[in-house]
Amino acid sequence: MGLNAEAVLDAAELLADEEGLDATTLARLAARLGIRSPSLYRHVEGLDGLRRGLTIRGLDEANRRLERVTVGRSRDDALFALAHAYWRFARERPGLYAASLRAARSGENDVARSGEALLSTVLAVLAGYGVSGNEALHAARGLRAIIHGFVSLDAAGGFRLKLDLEESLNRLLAAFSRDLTDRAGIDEPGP
Amino acid sequence: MGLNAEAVLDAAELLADEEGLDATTLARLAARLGIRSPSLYRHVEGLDGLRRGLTIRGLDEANRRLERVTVGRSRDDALFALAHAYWRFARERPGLYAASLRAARSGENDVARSGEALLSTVLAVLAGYGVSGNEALHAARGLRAIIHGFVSLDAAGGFRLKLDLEESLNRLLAAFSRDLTDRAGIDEPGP
DNA sequence: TGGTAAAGCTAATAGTATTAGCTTTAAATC
DNA sequence: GATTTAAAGCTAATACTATTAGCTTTACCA
Repeated sequence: MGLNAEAVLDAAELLADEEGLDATTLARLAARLGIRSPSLYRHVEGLDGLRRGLTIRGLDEANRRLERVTVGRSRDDALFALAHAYWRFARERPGLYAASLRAARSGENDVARSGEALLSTVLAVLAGYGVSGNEALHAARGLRAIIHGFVSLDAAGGFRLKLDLEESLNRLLAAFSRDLTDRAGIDEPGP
Repeated sequence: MGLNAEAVLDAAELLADEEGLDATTLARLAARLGIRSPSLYRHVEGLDGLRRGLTIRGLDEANRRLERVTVGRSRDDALFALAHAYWRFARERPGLYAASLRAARSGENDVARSGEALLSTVLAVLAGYGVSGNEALHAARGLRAIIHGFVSLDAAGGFRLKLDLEESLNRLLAAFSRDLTDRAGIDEPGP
């Protein structure tokens, strides 16, 4: 007795980080909690419900970290801090990170809401560069692609050379930032 | 009778594209081929072997497409063609594309070899910009992150706004190209 | 103290991969 | 043409997985 949805998801986060998201099955989770797997259905809507819960928790944890490191910073300070915080999230919480990548299926409004919160944090950083409107939306897509691409390739073991990874990311961010700065300058010519 | 590994993988490619990589199970594949699932073990080393085969085929198909569109082009012509060809690959062959993303586990030398072939195609395009050495390796990581990030976010349904997707990608590539051009100019000052 | 609802349980069904070992098929050799 | 042999299929069995139905226990509240 004494288990609830929160505790089940807490255990699932741990299991995913320790043994991988694929190994996070209802059977293993139940065994770890000391109950039989059908009992999990009292707390969670089956395997799909468990995954949905982990996705939301992953998105929220990412957003929490990004907000924490960007508050009080702007422009490149905020941009670099945001990218590195996201990278750290993926490395420190591999299972939860993997869960956050699962695409929301139509009808999962709670997942979509957490995703939108994350986007708004990115947009807040970009606003500091003075881009707005469609300009800002294209930039948000670009920044998401850069960060997600770099971090997910790293998480998948895609970077095999010994070459300094941090420098690779910083160069990419610098190129993005420079483009953004130039673009803002063109859009709003000085007085 | 009359089945072999090639035909099994051909059918698996189709199944993955049509019903998704997750739905590509030995049981469903066998049913589609008109045999019982244990018989598949005569042609393929279980589910892991099937997945390994699909990963290699995905990487090779991607590389074939990238080589085809970049031959005879250089710099931005080659860069944009490469990125868009990869994007097209992901959209036209979603299952095979998803299979190509599976990370090679240590000991899978054939998978690693196909991955390296793909990298060398990217490096060939970057060579046209006049970058070399570590500079080129950082750039290759950046370009991979950009393209993989953009395409995989698109494949996962990550871009929900109506804003023109092609323009988002082109802007990102232009920023990358501009940085690369500037960088080459700094490294090798003119006569 | 008794009722009630939550939280657990067992049993059963259905789907998955995998192994062992048998049978058939087809081709090659005598 | 008959016989041997290897490949390619099969069935049966085991061990996972999720899921549902329905029963039992537990804990709390009136």
